[in-house]
Amino acid sequence: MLSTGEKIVQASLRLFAQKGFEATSIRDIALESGINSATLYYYIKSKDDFLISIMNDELEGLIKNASEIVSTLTTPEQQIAGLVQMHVMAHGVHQLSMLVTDTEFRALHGENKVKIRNLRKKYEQIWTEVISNGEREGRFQHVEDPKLSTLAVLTMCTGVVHWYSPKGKKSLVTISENYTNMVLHLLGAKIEGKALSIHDLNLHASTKYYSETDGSDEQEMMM
Amino acid sequence: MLSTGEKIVQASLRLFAQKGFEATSIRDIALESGINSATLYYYIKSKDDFLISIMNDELEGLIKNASEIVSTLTTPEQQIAGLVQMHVMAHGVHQLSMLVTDTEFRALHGENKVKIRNLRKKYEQIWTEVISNGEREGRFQHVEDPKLSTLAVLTMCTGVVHWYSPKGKKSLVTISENYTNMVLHLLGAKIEGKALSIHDLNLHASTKYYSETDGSDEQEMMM
DNA sequence: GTCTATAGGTAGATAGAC
DNA sequence: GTCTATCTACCTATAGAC
Repeated sequence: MLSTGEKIVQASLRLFAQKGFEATSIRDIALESGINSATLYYYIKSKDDFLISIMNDELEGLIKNASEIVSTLTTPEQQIAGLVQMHVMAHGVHQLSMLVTDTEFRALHGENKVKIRNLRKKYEQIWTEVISNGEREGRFQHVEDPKLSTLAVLTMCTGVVHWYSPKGKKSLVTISENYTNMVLHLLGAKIEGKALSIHDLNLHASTKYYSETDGSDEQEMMM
Repeated sequence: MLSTGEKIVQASLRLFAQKGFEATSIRDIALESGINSATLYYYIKSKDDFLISIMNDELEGLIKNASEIVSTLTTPEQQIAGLVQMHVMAHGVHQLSMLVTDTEFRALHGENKVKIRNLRKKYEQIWTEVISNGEREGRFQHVEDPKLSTLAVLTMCTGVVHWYSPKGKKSLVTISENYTNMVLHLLGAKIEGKALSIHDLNLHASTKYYSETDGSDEQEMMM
């Protein structure tokens, strides 16, 4: 049995992801949570504040995990593979909150917008450093511009959030491995002159950061 | 000097792209266009209808150009390179309307949502066929699943719309060529066993479909 | 904690004068 | 073509009873 607070969070994520933040009213959330709209304000400070806390939590989680991956693994190949797997897992397991985080930046204003933008930049920076290192060491042979490669790779991996379904034929782990290979090939990671794939790396636990059962009642997709 | 109709279109695109469709009011558009909000309804049928026409026009343009590319060029390598260049150019030159087209799907309802979804599917299908052909003929050696590769590649190229600036250091043509190379590497296009790049293909006129001066007064970005 | 009632503002859209 | 005025509905948020 869910508490009122949990019901509100889940109803909000469902609605924000489906209709968008601006199109979702306080009354929509209350109706979907089975409470009165006035009761909402016992749990949240304001509609805006609620959105910010969702985005802030997810971005801090990504940054924390990415930092750990980069400090734990040693080669740029392993690091980028770890980042891709973690990122894709996050977007499948926390699908609704990641979708909101990725698509509602425009709904922010003032200092909150600045704060969230800085978190996004910080996360992106971690990826750029890994790609830059790989390029500088000659291990990523197809990188023309680390900044551009970062944007391409990150956007590509984020896209999973728009179509992934836990009911689909492919498991999230399978998808994350496929994406890891695509990224390694895009960057031009090589092993003895030949294209390197995920199974050439000694990686374990792609599910370490986001387990597939973790947020399973958060879900249900649209489109 | 712009006509009232043109002023409305440009003001709307600017606002929809910056604040989002739902957050933009009829009065916002009127103010930005320098007219009264009632006057707007002499030009548009409804706010919803206006959004649909924007999305419809851009998607039909993409489909038309993609079809021409596929029927004009012969190898899967040339075809995918042509598609990537055209797609990236479109997202840079028609930046505001493409951004709206890419991000406001959730604002649609009923039969309009179905219609736009079908156009998106049709466009995606063209890409999938090219990638499937390349995979089947053994020319794209890293494709594990054509559907997944399509989504990855398409999402990646679309992402340019979020950060491209005509004032940036890299020209749109340069960016589109860099993206073309990344896609060729991601898919595993080869020439005599070695990774194939755009300059190995005999392509001309990446600017054929969207010229860089074309929509230059449409622009000015945010974020 | 949860409700009723409502304040105060803005939304999309239309009627009808000029 | 463009305006003023206005309708009806909805918005976020709060006051205050229970």
